Amino acid sequence: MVRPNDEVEALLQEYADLIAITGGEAFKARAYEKAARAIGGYPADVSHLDAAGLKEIPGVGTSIAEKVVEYLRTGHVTVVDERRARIPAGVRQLITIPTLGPKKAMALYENLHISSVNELADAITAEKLRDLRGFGEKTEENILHGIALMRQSRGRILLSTAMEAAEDVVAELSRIPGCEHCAYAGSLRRMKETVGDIDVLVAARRSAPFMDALTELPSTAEVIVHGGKKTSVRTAEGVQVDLRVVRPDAWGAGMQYFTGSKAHNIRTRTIAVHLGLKLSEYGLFDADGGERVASRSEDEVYARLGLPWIPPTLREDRGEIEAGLRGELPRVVTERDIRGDLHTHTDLTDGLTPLEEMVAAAAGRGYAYYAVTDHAPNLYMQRMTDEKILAQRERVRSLDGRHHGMRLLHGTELNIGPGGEVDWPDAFLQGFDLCVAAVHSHFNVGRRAMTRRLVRACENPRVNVIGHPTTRLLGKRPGVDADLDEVFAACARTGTALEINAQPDRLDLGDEDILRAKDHGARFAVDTDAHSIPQLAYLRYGVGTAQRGWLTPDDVINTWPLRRLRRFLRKDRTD
DNA sequence: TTTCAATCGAAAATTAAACCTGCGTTTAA
Repeated sequence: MVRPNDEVEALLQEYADLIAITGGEAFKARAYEKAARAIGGYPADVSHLDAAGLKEIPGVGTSIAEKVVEYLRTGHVTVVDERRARIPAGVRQLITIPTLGPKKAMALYENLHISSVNELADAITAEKLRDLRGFGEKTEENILHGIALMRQSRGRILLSTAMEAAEDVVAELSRIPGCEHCAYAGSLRRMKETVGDIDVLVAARRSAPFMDALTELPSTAEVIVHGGKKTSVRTAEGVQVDLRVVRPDAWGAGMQYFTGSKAHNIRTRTIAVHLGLKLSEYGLFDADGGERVASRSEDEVYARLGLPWIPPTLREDRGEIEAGLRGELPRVVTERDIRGDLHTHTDLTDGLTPLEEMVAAAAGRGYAYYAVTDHAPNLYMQRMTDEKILAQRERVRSLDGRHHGMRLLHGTELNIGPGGEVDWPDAFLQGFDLCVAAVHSHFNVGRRAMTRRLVRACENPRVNVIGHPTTRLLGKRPGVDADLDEVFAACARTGTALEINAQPDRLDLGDEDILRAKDHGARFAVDTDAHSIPQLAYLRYGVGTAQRGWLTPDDVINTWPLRRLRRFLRKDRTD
């Protein structure tokens, strides 16, 4: 479901960008940015609020509340439209390129009339940029690098974006009479970190009502194809949705086929051939007589192939077929197995929500324990002090166990400095129940230095979790260059967990690295790094990624009972 | 533009690295 809050957040962020590009009103831009974030992270639905209710949200005053009301009522905000008319959308696109901010984007537009990423790439090739004041060779290089990364991920969208759009479509289509099943399939069901397009499958006798309904959904911006077998549309956010309607008795075969992956399906089809069968999206058939032997459910199809049902997150032909044939498929970790979140923030640093509210929301999710891990002083922008974190500890202790017995852990997110050092001296760190440590800057220290840096952090007896280990940002920044095998081995050796950060633009570690780390015997923590209440629900993306890495509950420390977790957090120390 | 404290107006999130240019601007965490 695309939350109205997210829509408003996007609108205010766009306005903030436009103000920043036009220049001269830095505080105004910052105010809109802050309000955008606050609304995105606000737990209640803003579309149910009036101006007075909106002003309750911190960072939202008279002026912004008015604009939000205008947007919710009319779908437009006059002043935003005015700015849009002055600055082409392509110029705003430019500032999504890393190292290219609002000032440079405006300079490019004013001096060279560049208003799209493609035009920018051409201008660099034509060596037009270097004559511009403030631009040089290195800037050109950085911009080109940013554009290349962008193009690599072009057309692919974040898992969370796809999931929200897909759940919307599935909910709408499920309501139509005659719908026996409706679900999304494809790489989305396999929980890949990015998704090309969304495949939705319906089981029904007649296809037309569903095909028509898809083209008429409010979220549909453009109809690409519209037929009886397949309909494709594009949503306002540019996501392509493909819909197929299958006969109810072919539901299982359809889901199996459209879930993929291609490599997995090649294997299942080969197995079918060896058994004298033929597998297609319509069912599993006898190769000779042509009669259908299985198709109603995935379970039935897999069973007839001599396989157990295989979780979609494993269907990548990475050994799941062999494991299934041997009866040794892993019992992958699920959201229900997670007993607590070990990396979260509050408004003491860059979170949006006060401690008490985050804790109450966590308890509402049924957690047995929950860690609060605000930033430490070395991330200067957060202005953390010893006094502040100790005062927070008192508040955490007083809330401990107050929500149906949920236990609270007081932690912190340390910054791993260029040489692997962290914020506080050992004596001070001793006071925390757990420490997450992560790299936040100095990404280009070189492979050897980066490896040493991460290994040193693991060797710190107070560091329990390496947060977002590669620090990648999907489509924006590659992971750091380090010998990850060495880091994973150090994690296993020292009893330091690797985080699977569930923020949709991170999903860090990613599936392939998880598989390698597991081989080294490392443990993992699936955490949300939540900065607001809605972000606590990102957990599902972290769990999906963990499944893609074949992790079982035993591999994931925050599925463990608190006693076992505490033992792990001691890292064999005796104090 | 918001917030806070005062009733109109001032202050607001810091630091460092990178880059371009020759000391200052831009970006990003």
